[in-house]
Amino acid sequence: MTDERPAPAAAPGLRERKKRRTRDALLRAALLHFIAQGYEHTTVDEITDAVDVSQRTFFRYFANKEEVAFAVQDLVESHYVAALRARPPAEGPFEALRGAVLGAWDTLDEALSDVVPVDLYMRTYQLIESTPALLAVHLRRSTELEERIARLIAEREGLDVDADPRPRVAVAAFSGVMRVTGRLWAQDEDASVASIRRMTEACLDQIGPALAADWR
Amino acid sequence: MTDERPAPAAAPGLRERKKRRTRDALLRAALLHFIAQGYEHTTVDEITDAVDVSQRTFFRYFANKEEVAFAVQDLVESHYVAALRARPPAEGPFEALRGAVLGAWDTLDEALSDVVPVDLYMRTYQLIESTPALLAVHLRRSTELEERIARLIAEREGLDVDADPRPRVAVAAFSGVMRVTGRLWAQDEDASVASIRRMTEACLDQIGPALAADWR
DNA sequence: TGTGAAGTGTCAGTCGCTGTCACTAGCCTG
DNA sequence: CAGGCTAGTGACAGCGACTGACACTTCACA
Repeated sequence: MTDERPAPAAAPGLRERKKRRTRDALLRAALLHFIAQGYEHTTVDEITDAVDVSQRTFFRYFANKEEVAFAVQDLVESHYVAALRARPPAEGPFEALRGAVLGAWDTLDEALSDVVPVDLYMRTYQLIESTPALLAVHLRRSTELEERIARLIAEREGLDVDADPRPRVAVAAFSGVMRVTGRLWAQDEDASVASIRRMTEACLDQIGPALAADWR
Repeated sequence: MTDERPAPAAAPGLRERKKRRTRDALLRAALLHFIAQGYEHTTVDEITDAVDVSQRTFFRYFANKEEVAFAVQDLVESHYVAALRARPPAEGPFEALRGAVLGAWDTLDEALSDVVPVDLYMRTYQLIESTPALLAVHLRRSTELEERIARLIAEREGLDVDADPRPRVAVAAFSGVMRVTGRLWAQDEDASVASIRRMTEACLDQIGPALAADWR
């Protein structure tokens, strides 16, 4: 219990390095297979054969087949939350949310490149959007992220999330629009970060007009 | 090919009646088992044993185990869409969406009672909200419903959904708030229709204030 | 250097789900 | 109303995701 971490990120030891290598290999092999032949048409055995480990080992690293598809998404989400945390406290909620999303797209490359090339992530994201089983999980995960963000926003504004519904409602409305963005982007041919950044901006600009009582 | 329907909803024949009875029995048995012992802890074999049919038969009526949990939800969604269709064209988009949701809760009883008691549906809804696997599917289904509704709203306003993003954005924001409502309701002890109606109204009333640039 | 534990492979088994095939029972026509 | 047609079903075999148990290897640390 005492002396938890002698050297925070120093030499992790052979065991740790080996583990990390196995996990990375499984992750990469899985994503490549998913993208090449589809999520449903990839068996766990195919992935483990490519890495030459047993199926059992796969399930020791990932709770289930879906989880491996979201491993990178996890990083992207943390990156976004960090960006939101870094927004100046003076900004209003929507201003902060918007700034964080756009800023996160701009800096995604640096945040990701040492794990997986950004391009691979973008194709994984498209895969998620276009695979029903993955999309379902993605949406559920998104609601969990929304809750985290709602708490963050509440904190920024000095409010109690459970007493005041505005943080959750605002984040829900904002995230709903973000989902539409993701969907439209996935349908588009242009799978670049620049493209999704552009669409994010366009959709967010519509939120004001869309909420007007009368559109005519 | 000619003479499609002699009597629109008259005597459906023994075969049809038998089919319907089997389906209903499977549905009811499944929901009761799910509620009593949880979705994951109910095997398909348990359901089919209770109805005394083979497992194969279950999968002829329902594409998968999840689908049976959403059979009633299907009815509720149609009911909601119908309510939206019935709103006077003069109403603005948000007015119509809001009126349809609240109206649908008020008339849910009549729309459902001849298939399943409303109470059973409410408990099923709670089950969905509290079972990760079901919640994921529910959210994906919700996006499909959102698309239908966005098209409906666009039609009402005489717009092209693919040219003007406002319908999708408005529906996304609205639905995001509805999801928060559902989640809060599921956490509450009071599982009544009255309760969810009340929370719906409360959350929707917050959408205006929540979207203000500054909350202080 | 030896001992404990972490990481892995193997194997057997459960559960969701599918294809196939034979059989039975409603239906429809002559 | 007999006889064929076909929709609905059961039985069975098989695949793929996932889990528990146990034995074996290999690193870590005293």
